[in-house]
Amino acid sequence: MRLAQLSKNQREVAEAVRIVPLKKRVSMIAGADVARNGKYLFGSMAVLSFPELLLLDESHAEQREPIPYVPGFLSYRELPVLAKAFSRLKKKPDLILVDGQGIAHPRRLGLASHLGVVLGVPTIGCAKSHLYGDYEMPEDARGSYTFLKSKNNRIGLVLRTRNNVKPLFISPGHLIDLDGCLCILLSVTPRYRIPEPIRQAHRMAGSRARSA
DNA sequence: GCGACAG
DNA sequence: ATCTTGTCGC
Repeated sequence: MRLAQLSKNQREVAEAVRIVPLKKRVSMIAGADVARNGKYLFGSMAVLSFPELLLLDESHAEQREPIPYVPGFLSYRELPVLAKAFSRLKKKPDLILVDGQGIAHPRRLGLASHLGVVLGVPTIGCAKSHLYGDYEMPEDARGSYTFLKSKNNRIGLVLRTRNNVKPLFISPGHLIDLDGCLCILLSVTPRYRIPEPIRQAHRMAGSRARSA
C-alpha cells in the first residue's frame, strides 16, 4: 500500500468530518489507547462516568500490526484494533478521547477524526506532542492555553493540564468543536497530565501487551 | 536541499 | 511506542 494512495483516502474520509457543537449531554466518556508487543497491537477502551470519572466498562482487542508507524498515517495502523475494541463495549460512550490528533493533521484526518467518522461517535484528539499547526507556548499554569492554527484557522488547542508540565495538543476529532473540547478537557484531567479515561485505557493496553 | 515528523 | 531508578519539586 503506497502512502500516496493513503493520502488520497485521507482527503476523502476527511470530507465526512463534522466540526460542530456536541449534541447530546455527556454522561459517559471513553478513553482509547494502543500498546505494542512485537508484531502485535493491543487496543483498550475504558468507559468512565462523567463528571464522576468512575470506571463503568472496558474492552480489549488485539491484532497483528497492519503497517509500521509512519507520521501522518497513524490511523491506518491503530484504527482497526480500536474499532474492534469499541464493538466489544457493553456501554457505548457519548464521547471518545483518543491518544493522537484530531483535525490538527496535514490532511485533517488524525486518528481521532478517522475513528470518529468510522464509528459515528464524537471524538477528541489528545496528543502528547505536536504534529501539525502553528502555535505559541501557553503560560505555565494549569488551564492556560493557546490556539493551534492552520492558515488563519483555529484547528486545536495547546493546553496546560498541570502546572509546569508539557502541554497537551488537543483538537476536535468529529461531531464536536473547540469550545466543546475546552469544556470537557480540564474536567477529565483532575490530577495528572493525561486525561483520566486515556490514562486508564493506557494502563489496560500496556499491561495486556506486557503479559502477552 | 533542509527541517519536522501523533504513536 | 519502548527501554527504566532514582530524584527533584509542589
